[in-house]
Parts: sequence; C-alpha cells; structure tokens
Amino acid sequence: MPSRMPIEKSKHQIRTEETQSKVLSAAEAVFSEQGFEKTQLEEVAARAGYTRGAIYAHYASKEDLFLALMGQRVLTKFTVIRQALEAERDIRKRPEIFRNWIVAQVSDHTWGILMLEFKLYALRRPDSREKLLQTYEQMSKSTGDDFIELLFGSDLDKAGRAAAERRLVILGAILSAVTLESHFRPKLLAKKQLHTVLDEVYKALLYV
Amino acid sequence: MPSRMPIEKSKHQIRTEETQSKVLSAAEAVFSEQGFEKTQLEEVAARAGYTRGAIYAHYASKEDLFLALMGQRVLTKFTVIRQALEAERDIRKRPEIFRNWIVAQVSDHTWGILMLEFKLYALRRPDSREKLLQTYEQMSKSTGDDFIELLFGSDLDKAGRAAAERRLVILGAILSAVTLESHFRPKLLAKKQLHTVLDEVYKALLYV
Amino acid sequence: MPSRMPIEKSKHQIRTEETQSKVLSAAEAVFSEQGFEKTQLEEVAARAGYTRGAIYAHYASKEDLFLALMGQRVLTKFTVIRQALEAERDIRKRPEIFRNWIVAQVSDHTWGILMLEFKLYALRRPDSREKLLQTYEQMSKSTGDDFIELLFGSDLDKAGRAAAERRLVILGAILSAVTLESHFRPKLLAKKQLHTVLDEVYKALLYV
Amino acid sequence: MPSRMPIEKSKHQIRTEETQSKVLSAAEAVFSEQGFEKTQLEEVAARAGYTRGAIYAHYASKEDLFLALMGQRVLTKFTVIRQALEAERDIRKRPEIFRNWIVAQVSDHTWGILMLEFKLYALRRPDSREKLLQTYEQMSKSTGDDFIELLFGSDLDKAGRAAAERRLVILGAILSAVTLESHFRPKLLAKKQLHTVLDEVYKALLYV
DNA sequence: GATGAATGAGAATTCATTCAT
DNA sequence: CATGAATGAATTCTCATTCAT
Repeated sequence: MPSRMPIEKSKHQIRTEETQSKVLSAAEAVFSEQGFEKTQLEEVAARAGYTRGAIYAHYASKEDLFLALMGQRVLTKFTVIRQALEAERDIRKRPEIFRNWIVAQVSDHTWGILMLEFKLYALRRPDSREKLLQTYEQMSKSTGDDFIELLFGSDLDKAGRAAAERRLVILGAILSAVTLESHFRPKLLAKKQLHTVLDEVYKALLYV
Repeated sequence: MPSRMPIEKSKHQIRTEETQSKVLSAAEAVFSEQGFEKTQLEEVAARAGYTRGAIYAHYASKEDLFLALMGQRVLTKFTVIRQALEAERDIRKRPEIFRNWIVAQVSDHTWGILMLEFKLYALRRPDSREKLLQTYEQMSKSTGDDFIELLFGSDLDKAGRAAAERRLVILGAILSAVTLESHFRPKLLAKKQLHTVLDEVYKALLYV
Repeated sequence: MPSRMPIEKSKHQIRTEETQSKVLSAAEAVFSEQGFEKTQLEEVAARAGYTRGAIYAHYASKEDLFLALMGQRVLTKFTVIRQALEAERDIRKRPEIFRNWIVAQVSDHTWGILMLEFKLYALRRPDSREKLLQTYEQMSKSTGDDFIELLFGSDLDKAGRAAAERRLVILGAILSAVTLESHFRPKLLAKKQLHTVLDEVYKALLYV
Repeated sequence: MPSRMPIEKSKHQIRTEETQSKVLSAAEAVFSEQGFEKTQLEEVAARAGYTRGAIYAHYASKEDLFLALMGQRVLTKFTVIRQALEAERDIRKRPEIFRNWIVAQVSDHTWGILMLEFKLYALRRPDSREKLLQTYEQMSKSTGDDFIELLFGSDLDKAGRAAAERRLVILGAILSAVTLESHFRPKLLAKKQLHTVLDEVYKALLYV
C-alpha cells in the first residue's frame, strides 16, 4: 500500500517504490510463465535487475510477494472495470458491459490458472490459507458492496447483495476452471465455444 | 515366458490383484488427505501394508499410480450413475436424476480438488500432460457417446452430441472450481447456497 | 566348473549347463555394453530368456556371475593362445606369436575396460577384493608356470619365472589402460599408433 | 550488477576463495579415500566445515567439483616438475629428472586410481565424457607444446612433438594401470619391482 | 530349476530463507 | 537498500537380493 504522505516522498521512498514496481512486474511475468511453485525467486530477482536479497528486503516471503502482486492486480482490474461501468449512466446497461468484460478475461489465460494454483497451494498449508483468507477479506471490504451497487444499483437488500456477490465470485471460479479444462480438451473447448458457453452461464447467474 | 502351470499363475494373479487393490485404496486415502504433490509413496505403501518397492513393482511412478486410481474411480462412478439412469425407463426423467447425482458430488470435496491439483501439475510438465491427455481419451472412448445417448436419447446429431459432451465436461470443471472456492469463502458459499447456484448453472447448461 | 562325471550326465545336469551357458553369454554381452555397475541382472536374464531368479539359482550374486564369466573367458583365451604356441615347435619363435596375439587384443576393447572397472569396484569393497584375489590365484595356479615354460622354455630359474610372470601381468594392465586412454585422446591415440607404441612396450618388456 | 564498493567485493572474494580452497582440500581427501562414486558430498562438506549447500554454491555438481580438483592438481604438479626441469640448464639431463619424478608418482597411489575411476565413469556417460574431454583439451593447451619443448628441446618437428606427447600420455596411463594391478598382485608387484619395470618401460618409450 | 512379488538401502540436487557485510 | 554466501529441509526411484510357491 503506497505511502499516505504524497508530498514529502523522500528519495528513499522513490527508490523503494521503483524497486517494488520492478520486482512486481518481474514477478508477474515469471509467476505467469512458470506457476507459483516452480517460480524461483532467483529468476524474478534477475529479471528485475536485482539479486534475491533485494526481494526479501521488500517482501517477507515468496508467498507475500505473490499476495502483493495479487492485490495490485485486483486493484488495477477493478479500477478499469469500475471506470467503464461508471461511464455508462444507464444502470440497466451496465451488466451487459460487465458481461463483455468478464468473458474477455478468458483470454487472460494465465492469471486465472495461477490463482487456482495458489489456492490449491494454500489449501494444504494452514498459514498460507489464513493469509489468503485475510487478503480476500481486505479486498472484499475495499471493493465489495461498492461494486455490487455500481453494477446492480442500490435497491438490493442485504440478502440480495450477498447473492450478487456470491454469483460474482462463482463466475470468477468458473472462468478459471473452464480455462484450465480447455488446456486438456483443446478440441472440445476451443475459444469460440468457450465464449458461447460462458455467455450462457453468465446469463444464468447474473440475470436471475 | 508364460507359466506352464496355469494354477500357479493364478495364485500370482490373485496376489497381484490383492496388492493392487490395497495400494489403490491406500493411495486414494493419502492423495485425498495430502494432495498429489505432498503425498509420499512411503506413506501410501505403509498404509497398504507394504514398502515403497512394492508400489513400484506395480506402478511405474507416482503419476502412474494416480492415473490408475483416477481410471478406477471414473469407472466406478460411471457404473453407478449409468445404472441409475438405465433404471429410469422414461428418458425425459433421466436428466433430473443426473442433475441430482452431479450436484451431490459437491460433497465429494476432495476428489474434485485432487483432480484440479493434478491438472495444474500436468499443465507445467509436458510428459505428465501427455499422459493425462491419453488417459482422458481412453476414458472418453469407453464411455463418451454411449453416455450421452443414455442421457439425452439417440436423436442428437454429431454437433448436438459434441455440444452435450462439452457441457458435461464444463459442468465437471465448474463443480471442482466452486468446491475449491468454497474453501476460501466459507460464509458466502455454504453448502446450501452452493446447491442452489449449481442447480441454476446446471439448468442453464443442460436444458438449453 | 563343469561336472567331473562325464558319462552320467543326467537330464538335470544338461539343463543346468544349458542355462548357465545361456546366462553367461547374455552376461558377457550386457556387461560389455553397459559395464559392471550399470548392468542390471534383469536385462541379463531377459536376454538369456529367463527371469532374474534363474540367475540366482546358479550364481550367488552379480559379482559371482562376473567372476564366473571372467574364469570362463580366461580359460578360453588361454586355450587358444596355448594351442597357437604349442603348434610352433621352434621355441624361439613363440614370443613373436605371443606378441602378435597380445597386441591384437587391443581390438577387444570392451573386455579390458570391463576388467578395469571391476578391479576398481573390488578395490573399494573388501569382500569383493578378496574374491577377486582368490580367483586370480586359482587362475594363476592352473595356468601360470605352465604357460611361462611354454613361452620361454623351461630353463628359467624361480626368479626368472617370477620376472616373466610379472611382465606378462603388466602387459595386460598396460593394454587395458592404453585402451581406456585412447577413448579420451582419439586423435593422439588412433589404432595404428597404439599398435606401434604397444609393440615397443612389448619388446621392452619381453625381450630383455 | 557489480558492486560499487570495491572493498566490500574484495571481502566477498576472500571469503569465496577461502571456502573453495577448504572444499577442494576436503574433496581431495574424501575422493582419494572413497573413490569418486562412493564419495558423498555430505562428507566433503562436513570435513570442510560447511553443509552440502555451500558446495553447490561453488560447484554445480559432484562431477564439476572433481574436475575442478583435477584442474588444480594438474596445475600444481606441472608447476613443480616444470620448475625442476627449468632448473637444469643442460637439456640432455632433463629427461632423467623427469623419469625420476614420474616413477616417483607411483607412490601417489590414490590419484592415479581416482583418475582411472573417473574415466571409467565418464566413459559410460556422454555428458561427463564431453566435460572431461574439454577439461583435457584446456589443460593440453595451457601446458602441452610448451612442456614438450622444455623436456626435449625445440628441434622437434610437428610429428615428433605429437609422438612425444603420445608417449607422455601413455606413460601416465601405464602408471595408473600398473598401480591398480599392484593392489591385486601384491607379491608379484611390490614397490621395488614396480620401479624397475617402470624404468624399463620409461626408457623404451622416451629414449627412442 | 524357475518365477515374480516384495524388500530396503542409498544419495544428489534444488531453492526458499537467513544473515553478515 | 542490496549483496551473496551459506543453510538445510525435502524426496523420488533403482535394483540387487530374498523367498514363497
């Protein structure tokens, strides 16, 4: 999380942010290519132009680096779609925009799969699991209700909101799973067909 | 060189089958508890009442053991649902039976997640990937069309069949993904709600 | 060592000898191709048309199999050269015959190297070392003095005989070492040059 | 990224060199005692006062460690004999010095045998073989011609030089082989007799 | 004699992490 | 902040050998 003192950024801070930014970029590339477990911090460091120690100066562990990257990505993605939604004044047309956006995410192969991998990893490791859970909650707090309102308007009651959130979460999960599956059924699940089917699932889940 | 004493061979066979059966059972338990990667064959062997070497006498690698287990499980599961479907003479009622059965699989937490883990594992390892692909194809051959007909009747054309198979495959993927997700959103995705949502997805995918 | 009861060879004995002969042949091939340590008895057995157990019915260990093979080979080789020497009535011409024969052994690449490997193996393992030593002594007894006389005539005294034997032994060692070296200095030690140099060494060692 | 503080780097360098030196010493001892294959890096590390990982920080594999050790040893040995030769102004007396030196190497039992073992090891493993070959070539370049001249003077033509090098190489091989053989023929090949015979071989090979 | 199921010892290598500088 | 030397945990698979049949 960036410093809250925007004006007095010292040289140290600038340097820190620069390093973190480089490391995060490198991490995104390597994690995507190799997956979480196979990724070696050595390679991340090298690509960022540092050595391993530099990463440890900013992130306590491989896991923490991943979680930081995840936070950053989610933030970025949300900002984008949020802006797109806000740009549409007619609230009834917003779900359509969202739908197009989410289905387009299938193209972002690697991220969904990476998340799947990390979840599985965390599932077997209580500590990691706890951390991931916390990160989720944080993200949920900072964007959740807010986003639901933006998407469906503000006249949902508590239950309605929970239901909407649930469906969004499931949508994400489905996206990843189907992407993964398509790697093993290339003929059955070509890109075109994926879009069609996902569209249907989307409608089923969001228009009810 | 085949034995000249059919009876003696039979004894060997019996012993072999017994061992394999014990190993497979132990493997199912340990894989489910620990996941594919964390599972040590040592523990599988111990639980089956043997030593590691014994496993290697029957399965060439951890991977092969897993694949064998998977084959066996799929076969068993298919046999069960197949019989349930065949028992229903009225073909129009069959999808309903199938729906109940598949939604009930959410309870079988571990298996779906285990498969997810193995797919991810295979995704990064060309050799494993190839093997998994082949195993899939074999299973598809021995049960695919056949099963589609049983479920939807025989008046589907080729495209219709492919579509049906596609939807079944996606259904499985979704099941696993949602199960996994529920581990990290325990409140949002409690069992009851899972059933509800999956029911909807199911309808969206199979009744079109 | 074959049975001493030539007439009453039972069917069992015949079968035994046949098996041993097949195993020994297979062993020679595999040991030569793969070396002592890398050789798997499984493969030896398979090439002989049996399973591992069959080998153990005749030889107590891999080592023993090797030693048996060595004994057999030495015997055969000696028989050949002995006959060649005996065929030459003029004793002064015999060393020449022997020289040609021994230099020709360079072509038998693999055996010398195999022996080198086994010696090294035995060197680090007291038990194996003891066995090899014993086998050497046996062979020495059954062929040693005898052969020296055949080669140099019978008017050598004890010291002379020892010296002669020493030189023969060294000759063998040199042969193996040079063969091995030629694998790593292919240009420097091409076959032709090997012959020339070995010839010189031979003269230096045997004509003094 | 090279350090900006030359002094700090120097400290690292010193530490590195110290470690490598300790590791190399330990490696020499353990390899000699146990042979290449039986040597466990664990023991080498322990004797050097480190853990296994430390070795891997400096040498990529057991093989590489061995090769590094070999390089170092050859360099040292060459330096010694080279100085001894240079100290003798009269070139005609140099071969005599060399002869004494080389025959004295028989006492260095273990090294020759270790080399034999490694060559055999490399012979069956294409990758290792390649590496050994390269190491040889390097060493040959840095010492070859040079040394020949030092020993025999500079009036040899190309063929003469090759012949000389060939003989030197063979001499080394013979030395090792005979040393090994002496372990299995202790009576026949006692130290004194070895010296005598090697002297003869030496004369045969180098005075032609 | 021969089978083949089962045993069990044995070891190199990788890499996240720590820490002195 | 960054380096890089060192730690140490973690684990599959091979294969000679044994033994019940």
